[in-house]
Amino acid sequence: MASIDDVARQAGVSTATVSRALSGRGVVSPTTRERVREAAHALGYVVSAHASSLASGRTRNIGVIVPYLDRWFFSTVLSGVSSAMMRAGYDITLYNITPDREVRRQVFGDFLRRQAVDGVIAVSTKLDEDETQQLLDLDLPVVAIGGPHPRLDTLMVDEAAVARLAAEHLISLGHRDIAYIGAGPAFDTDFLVPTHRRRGFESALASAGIAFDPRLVEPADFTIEGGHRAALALLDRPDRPTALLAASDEMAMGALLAARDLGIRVPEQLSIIGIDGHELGEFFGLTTVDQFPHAQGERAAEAVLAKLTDAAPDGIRSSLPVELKVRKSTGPQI
Amino acid sequence: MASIDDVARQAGVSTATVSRALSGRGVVSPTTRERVREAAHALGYVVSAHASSLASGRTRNIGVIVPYLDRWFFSTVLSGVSSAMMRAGYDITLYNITPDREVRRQVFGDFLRRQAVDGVIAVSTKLDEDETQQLLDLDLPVVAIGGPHPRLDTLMVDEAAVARLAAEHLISLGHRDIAYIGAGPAFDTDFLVPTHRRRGFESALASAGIAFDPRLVEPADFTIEGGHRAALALLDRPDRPTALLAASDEMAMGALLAARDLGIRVPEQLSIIGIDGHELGEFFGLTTVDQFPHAQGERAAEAVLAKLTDAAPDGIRSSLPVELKVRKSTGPQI
DNA sequence: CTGAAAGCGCTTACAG
DNA sequence: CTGAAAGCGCTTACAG
Repeated sequence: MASIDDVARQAGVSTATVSRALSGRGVVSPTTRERVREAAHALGYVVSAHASSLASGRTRNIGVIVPYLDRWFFSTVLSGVSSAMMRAGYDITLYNITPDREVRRQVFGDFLRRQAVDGVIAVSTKLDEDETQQLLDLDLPVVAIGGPHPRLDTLMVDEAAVARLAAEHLISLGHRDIAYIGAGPAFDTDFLVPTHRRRGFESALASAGIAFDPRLVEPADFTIEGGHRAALALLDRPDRPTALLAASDEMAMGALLAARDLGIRVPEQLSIIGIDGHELGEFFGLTTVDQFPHAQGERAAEAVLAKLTDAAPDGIRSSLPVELKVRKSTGPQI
Repeated sequence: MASIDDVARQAGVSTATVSRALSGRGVVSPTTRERVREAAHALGYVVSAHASSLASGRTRNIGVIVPYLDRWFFSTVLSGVSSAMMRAGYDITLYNITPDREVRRQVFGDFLRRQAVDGVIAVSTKLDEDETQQLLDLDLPVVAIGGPHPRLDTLMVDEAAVARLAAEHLISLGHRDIAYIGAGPAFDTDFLVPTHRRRGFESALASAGIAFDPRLVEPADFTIEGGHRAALALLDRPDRPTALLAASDEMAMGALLAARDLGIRVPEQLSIIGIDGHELGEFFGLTTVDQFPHAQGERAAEAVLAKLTDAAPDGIRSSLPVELKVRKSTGPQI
């Protein structure tokens, strides 16, 4: 493969000038720049990533830490990160961490410290003190999606507000017996998302003067299957509620299917609302509070990039936009 | 951050010895190795990826080309690639290509040529002549998942055989009026998967002496939604078929939901079988031919790694294992 | 606006 | 088994 020396020779300039002409850093006369470009093109020259990184300290590579690759929310966020990074000419290096301590030690203690990335995006990953410190010690721009994360710049949705919004929609339709499908404590590892959503639900009830009934709460595991099972438990009884809020769209879809199985008509006999903005929501006619995960990924990408170039201010703690999308799974309490 | 010089000084050896002791390449006495390890640990030394790559030509990084990040099949394969690579201490760099010519040019002409990766895995990506050539010109181990791909080592399932297996299951249950949900030509970009599956279906019919009825074929788009729509078209008529084969599990699930909507009991009045091994198949009780996408990813990872270390033989063209999983969506024709 | 040269932090023949 | 030294292919102050 052609090296910078070949290009320099061909263009009749020094390697320094080639570097400046091609990278856009530093000044080069327009005609020289053109000559270098032509030479580079003719030789099929592409800069060597390592050599450039070693000399400049920049890698054009962002590390993305994700706890799951094959779950809808995470792969959608990742897709958003990827398209934004691609546009900016950055590569993405994937770090799929697991609860396994050894894997995490490897990622935080080793992989990330190899200086292979210019910045890091951590997607809905709960980090302990050590891990946070290791991330900070990298001395690289870091942006987290999901939080709160006291020591990191964080892009997050206000989970309690989201659940409150969903609950208020049901309440505004006249519902008072509202069931809730949340999650067991095992899922609280991710920033207490379940807990916050549950709080939002309860606070909406309280504001409306509705007594909270613990028998109307059932935990699940954020899957369609889990939502189905939980919904069966909540709905298969004579005094069943008239509405149901699930802490994720996937669980809400499970609930929708459970209602069908039980012969309960939605929304006439039961209103169901989810949270997330899942791509299948449209198909199922599911009312939801969309949190735009793809856009979350794009925004996170733009945020690290901004910190990289502008030396943008730290202390991002933006609340991401959400939107109530009313479809046909919710209706007035009759 | 500590450099190799710091470690060398601390351990009282040369940088050459540090490099050898830590990398495991070359000979070092056990006691020296231990001393170096201790020094490295004490200083928190981690090798610089660029410097190491530049000097050695190895990057410990594999590029993965995927057309979609947020579709079940692809994210599942990716997850398999990732876990295998992680175990081997390799990073993954993600190249999410799109049909957009500019993006593809960028990836094949630029990103991959920056010498940032030691090998490439292309997941179910149809490549044109130019792209294939560019991949080959990289002079790196390349493994493709899905094919056929005449000029690349390929891991693939025999798509026609898979569809035949599914069709034969239905036929063995006594079905003769079998509908087929396939895909329009737009989806043939990925190695003609739809076409091959369709052929397999037809050949099974032919072997069983069943006349192929074009009115029993409906195209869709590999989504639940598309499968639902196609199934409605096929099933909402008096002379409807007694069985249905969908070219993907997601479309089969859509068909399952369509049957429910139409009040058709599965499997009593209609048998439905899919292809893929989707994680929701269990929940839906969907009979399918599993192609184990997670394992496909792992095998692809192992294959590139093998080519990297063993200088393993080229010319892999393995047929990946598949398995008929009979669940409750199929039953005898009554 | 351009070039000579140092330097980025490793790895690896080569010599001993 | 170990070290001195060249070299990997760039970038970037510095000088002109």
